[in-house]
Amino acid sequence: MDEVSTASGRPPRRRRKEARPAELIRAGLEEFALHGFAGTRLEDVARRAGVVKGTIYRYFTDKEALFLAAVRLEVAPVLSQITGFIDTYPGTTRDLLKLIIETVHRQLVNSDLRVLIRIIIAEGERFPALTELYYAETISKGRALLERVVERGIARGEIREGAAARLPLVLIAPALMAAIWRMTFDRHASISSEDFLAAHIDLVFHGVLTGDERDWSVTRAL
Amino acid sequence: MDEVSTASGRPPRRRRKEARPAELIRAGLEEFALHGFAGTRLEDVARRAGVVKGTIYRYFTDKEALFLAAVRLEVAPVLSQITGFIDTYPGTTRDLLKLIIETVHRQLVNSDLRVLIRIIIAEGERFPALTELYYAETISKGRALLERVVERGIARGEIREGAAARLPLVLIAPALMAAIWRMTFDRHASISSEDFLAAHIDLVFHGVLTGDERDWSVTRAL
Amino acid sequence: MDEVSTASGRPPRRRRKEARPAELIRAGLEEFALHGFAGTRLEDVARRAGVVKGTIYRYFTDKEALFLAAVRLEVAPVLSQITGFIDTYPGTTRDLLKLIIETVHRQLVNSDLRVLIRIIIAEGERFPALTELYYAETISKGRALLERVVERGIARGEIREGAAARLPLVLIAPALMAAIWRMTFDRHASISSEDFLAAHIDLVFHGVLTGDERDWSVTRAL
Amino acid sequence: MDEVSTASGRPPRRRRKEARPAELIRAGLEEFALHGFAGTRLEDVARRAGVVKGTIYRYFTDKEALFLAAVRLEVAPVLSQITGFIDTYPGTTRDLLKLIIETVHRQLVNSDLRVLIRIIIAEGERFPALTELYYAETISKGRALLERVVERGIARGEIREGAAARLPLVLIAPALMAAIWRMTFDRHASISSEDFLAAHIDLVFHGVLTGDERDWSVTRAL
DNA sequence: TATGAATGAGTCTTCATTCAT
DNA sequence: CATGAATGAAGACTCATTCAT
Repeated sequence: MDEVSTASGRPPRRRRKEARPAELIRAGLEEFALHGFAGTRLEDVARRAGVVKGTIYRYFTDKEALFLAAVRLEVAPVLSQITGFIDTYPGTTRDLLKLIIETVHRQLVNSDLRVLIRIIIAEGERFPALTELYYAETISKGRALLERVVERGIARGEIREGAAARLPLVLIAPALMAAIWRMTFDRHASISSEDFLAAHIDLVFHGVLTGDERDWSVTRAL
Repeated sequence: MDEVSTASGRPPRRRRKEARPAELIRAGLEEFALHGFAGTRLEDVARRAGVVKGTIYRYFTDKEALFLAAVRLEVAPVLSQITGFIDTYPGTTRDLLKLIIETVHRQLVNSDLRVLIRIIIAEGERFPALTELYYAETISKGRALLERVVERGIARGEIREGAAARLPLVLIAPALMAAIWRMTFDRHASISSEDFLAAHIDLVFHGVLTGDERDWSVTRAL
Repeated sequence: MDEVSTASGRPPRRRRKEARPAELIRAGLEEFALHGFAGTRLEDVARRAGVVKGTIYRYFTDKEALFLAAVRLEVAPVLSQITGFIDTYPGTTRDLLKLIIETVHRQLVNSDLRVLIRIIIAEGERFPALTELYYAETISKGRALLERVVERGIARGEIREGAAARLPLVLIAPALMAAIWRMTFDRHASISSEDFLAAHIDLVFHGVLTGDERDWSVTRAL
Repeated sequence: MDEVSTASGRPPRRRRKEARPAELIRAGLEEFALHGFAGTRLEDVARRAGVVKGTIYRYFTDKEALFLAAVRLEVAPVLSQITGFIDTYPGTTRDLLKLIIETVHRQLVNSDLRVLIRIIIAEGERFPALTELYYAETISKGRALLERVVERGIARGEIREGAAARLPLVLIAPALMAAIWRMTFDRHASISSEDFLAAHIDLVFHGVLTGDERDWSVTRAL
């Protein structure tokens, strides 16, 4: 289990003041995502981090403190990437949108961050402060970002005004579905990341109706 | 809280033995949705059902049995409605799709069933049998249903072939987002059901690009 | 251990809603007196009361609640006795004083109440509310009572004015000493209750000086 | 807090190795007196002494060793003073007694030693060796000392024979009461040291009865 | 020698489950 | 059948003690 071990068979104590909290947080995040707050045993978190239960209490006052620290740490890495190229993007809004959607799939859906979604959904009721934090730090910024993209698209005549444009959030709904699918039904019916991404982009770009079926007058009224 | 009450203020010992399990199941579903499996106390479930903790064990062997019973009971009412009109629908696929989306919003997003989604997401890892059950009973049928609609639309020239059509699941992704939003961020930033529904339909019908920006050759390659 | 037992060797569960709290309180008082608040294990309290640890929590929210309940229960039985005959006592103040001292020795020093003294002394710092309660309920009343006796004695010319009469508390100091001695050094150097009582009365009545040595002028100045 | 301090705000690593154990002992005594043996945290003792928890183990094998060392250290300074003048005292036994009582109040009741009393009372049951030590080192010597004084008084016709003279311990009972009062009820009802001392001396010298009420025949029979 | 991170045994507390009434 | 007191197995948390630095 350890690369270093003593003759007594028990791994030697390690002193890693700086590294510990981060290791514990990561271990905690994984356990919390798997079992929820109430269902997670600190013993398991400790084992996963390679320490003993009591050690956790050197760094966190209690289970909740660890939980909050874990969830908070993972805030906003996705957004920071996207925010970077949003304003200076030289190409079409179409391409920008595609880039954003791809980034979201790569950074959120297909990464460990996915578990954050589960935690927020599962524990939001018990930790309102958590959802608030998340809304303020991540979601609201993400919404603003999407709104800027849509505005830009409309201004440039690349994006159509309408109900969807008025709630740009829905533009990433398929990514949310992909993340959830991966955590739930994927083992029973696997869907590849590529298929999800392609369907996502296709839907967002064109919808599914053929040109003939489009009834703009009705739709616009929605 | 009860339609019947005595002068003593305490509800009378109820004699509707048949109703008991259903009451417990409903109470259980609500608590499980709120606090998750591990976080739910049977004491609370019992109180919510107006009985005493021990009574639960008359009807369910243990906590897990209640949990599974609760989750199972709520399966598939949405689908049964939809399945009804799917094959005989006389109108356009466009209108059928609209009808389906509206039904999903009404029956799933804006009803108590929404909590099921939370349970599946939160507890899926711990109860693989649950997700399996759900996949078999509901999701796979829903997928099949959507596929039939899409096939019909393609056959009638009303739905465009493409990546989205190949993964019809994404057509209801905005509804999933709406349900989750309602359970998490709605208290911080409320979004009306109507807006979500309108954006959903709009997106699914047309996507957000203007006609000029559509580059079919590229999209089709996805 | 139990007069009733099952074939399985484990004592049957007993349902004693009314008796339980009192049994737990008594058991708690004994353990707390022996080991202090921090040093007492609820496991031991439970065993002493013939139940299991968890049962305590049906009646008390936590260890502290049990502790406070235990200490509070034992308030003031001594005083109620004494207060009874104080005002109507027909004899001399000398005899009344003797009666009071004897009662205190019998009811406080030579009874289980002695342990209360230990608890108050040992835990007073940690539970200021406790000493306050005790002062209000018992000590202040005891002081008032002694003061009334002394006043009566002075009025009747039976008790001498002076520093001791101005602080009647000291009249029972030897009883306090006896109680403490019993709990500490008695095992190393036993002193009989009778000897303590006799010395107490003798001291309070006459002091130890002979008539010749009394220097009233000096003493009165104190 | 420290007479020496550095610019960094943290006290300099002290080099007075000899003083360390004494500082720890004093810190320990204070904490033990406040919270009892079980209730005392070595962390607090260490902080009070300005060191770190682990440092304690350089000087004491474990918590109990520190406790015993702390309690032992404070033994007998009172007695040594008194023993000094006891045999050579030139004045009356009355004055000698007064001197002794005043010394006890000054050295025991009104000094830090008072806390020792609390420790003995609180922890005596758990540390029989402690009470034994105390009895042997202090109490028995104190008793012997008081007995010598009384004998001297009787021999010189200054002290009256009787029950109190046969248990000279009671002559300092009021001092014990004063010490305990200071630690418990003083915050609720303060009594000055002077009042306690005066009442003590007055009681020991004369008792509280007037000459008329003295019934020597009865008292002597006690 | 002093530090303070890490350990692990011990205790409080919770709660699913059982069972006498 | 229903009740709710009692049980006992966890699990959170504390803290005396150890040990690498």
